[in-house]
Amino acid sequence: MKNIHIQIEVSKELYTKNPDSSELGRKIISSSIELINEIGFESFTFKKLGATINSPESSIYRYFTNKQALLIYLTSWYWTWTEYRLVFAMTIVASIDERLNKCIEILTQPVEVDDDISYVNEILLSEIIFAESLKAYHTKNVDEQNKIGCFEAYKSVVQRVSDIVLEIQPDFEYPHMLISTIIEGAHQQKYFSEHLPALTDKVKDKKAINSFYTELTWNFLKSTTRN
Amino acid sequence: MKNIHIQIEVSKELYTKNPDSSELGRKIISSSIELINEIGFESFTFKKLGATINSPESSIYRYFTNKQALLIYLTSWYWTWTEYRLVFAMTIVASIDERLNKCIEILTQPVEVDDDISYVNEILLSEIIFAESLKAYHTKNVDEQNKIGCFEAYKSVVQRVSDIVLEIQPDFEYPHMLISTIIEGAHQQKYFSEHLPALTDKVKDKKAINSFYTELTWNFLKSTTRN
DNA sequence: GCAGAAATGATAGTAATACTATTATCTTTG
DNA sequence: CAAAGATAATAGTATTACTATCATTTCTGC
Repeated sequence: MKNIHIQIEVSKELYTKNPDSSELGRKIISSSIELINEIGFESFTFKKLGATINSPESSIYRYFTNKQALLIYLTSWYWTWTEYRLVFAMTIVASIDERLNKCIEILTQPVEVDDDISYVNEILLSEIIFAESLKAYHTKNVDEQNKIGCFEAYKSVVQRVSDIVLEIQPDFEYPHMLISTIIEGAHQQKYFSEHLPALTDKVKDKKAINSFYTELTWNFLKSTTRN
Repeated sequence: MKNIHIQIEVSKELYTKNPDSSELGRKIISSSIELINEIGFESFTFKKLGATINSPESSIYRYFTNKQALLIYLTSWYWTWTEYRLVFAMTIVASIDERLNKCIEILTQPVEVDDDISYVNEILLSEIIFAESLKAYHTKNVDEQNKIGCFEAYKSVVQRVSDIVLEIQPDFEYPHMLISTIIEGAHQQKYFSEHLPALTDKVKDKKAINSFYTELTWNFLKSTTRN
């Protein structure tokens, strides 16, 4: 995957004007990723973003109807890109068990190297996803947004990994529940370790959360196989 | 537990004036529970709440500094009350295994009967907890709020159930991770089943989420015991 | 039953947010 | 080089999230 520039296509429903189509649009994306990381999504406003990129907020509104739409765009970009990462990882891993392990690793650990040469900083973006992505769909407008396809990239990733689970164990009843529990759980455990450590456990190394969910998964799958 | 009126004491840090100490305070709590359920926490404002109880919003501000403080109060009330439920349940269940099962049941299923005669509707409150409680601690002020003890009730519940896990298996490394994964996971799976069903699995009955997390837990604990 | 205190009501006002609208200027591109 | 399209500059509105003031009601001890 190194040095290969992948063009991530984000569904047209997620923006008013495609930010990938102009200099200003790309600046909006790259600067918003930095700014959200710095001050958090709640404090983030289009006015502040405009100030950092020296453009009026009205120009930003031409790309996104509001800041939540921008967050949905970012999460969608992330999940589309993560699906590429998954697909690529599957091509170089032979055994089905190792494939699932690799998937869990990708889903539970923040990105640490920015391979891609583009205006999207994938390390910071993955931080945003871990810390704030639940704010993209925990809103009063979920149902409408879901209807127009705002969350298809995320669903697609869950489906893909669920399929691998089913390949390992075709009669498993809760593949999607398991995978979404792992993804959301890993995000939350990281948040807890940083802000509410009493809700998680002291972790020796960075891989602890990954280990936890990997073990959890295999114990679950192995046991139901035996029955 | 039937017909026993339990006085839930909420920590003084969570309010400006104790809502339990006056008629208006109790009206604020009971009406906010109904209103948040109706319109969701995001659309909920003190102005709207004032309109429904025929009091000016400034009077509500005498009890809570803002709507987020009120949500923290509600979640704290819920977890304090849930700890009573857990303690009570433990007294009538003999075996340690059955105790853990009962805990998981209490943590993963919304409340269905309102036993208590009080101004708090526990059924609606549990709906709020499942749907919105993560908004209580997923904010820019978590750290300060955590410092003054806003989340002690939740932590206490996680600790209590973690202790049961450790009683079953003293060398288990991730009891808190497991319990908070179960609690938050159950909340999210319910949300997904209502709004983003592609992220979960078709569930036959109301107990499906409970069954999933119960199985998950026992498979995890049984297997590490064997090692 | 009444003075004083405390709580509540009524009303007004402010700063920030989340937009929308308009017009001017710059920048492409045919 | 002219027309189209994009962006900048500026202004304005509605709502939210508060704070402040003062009048009125209610409570409480004597």
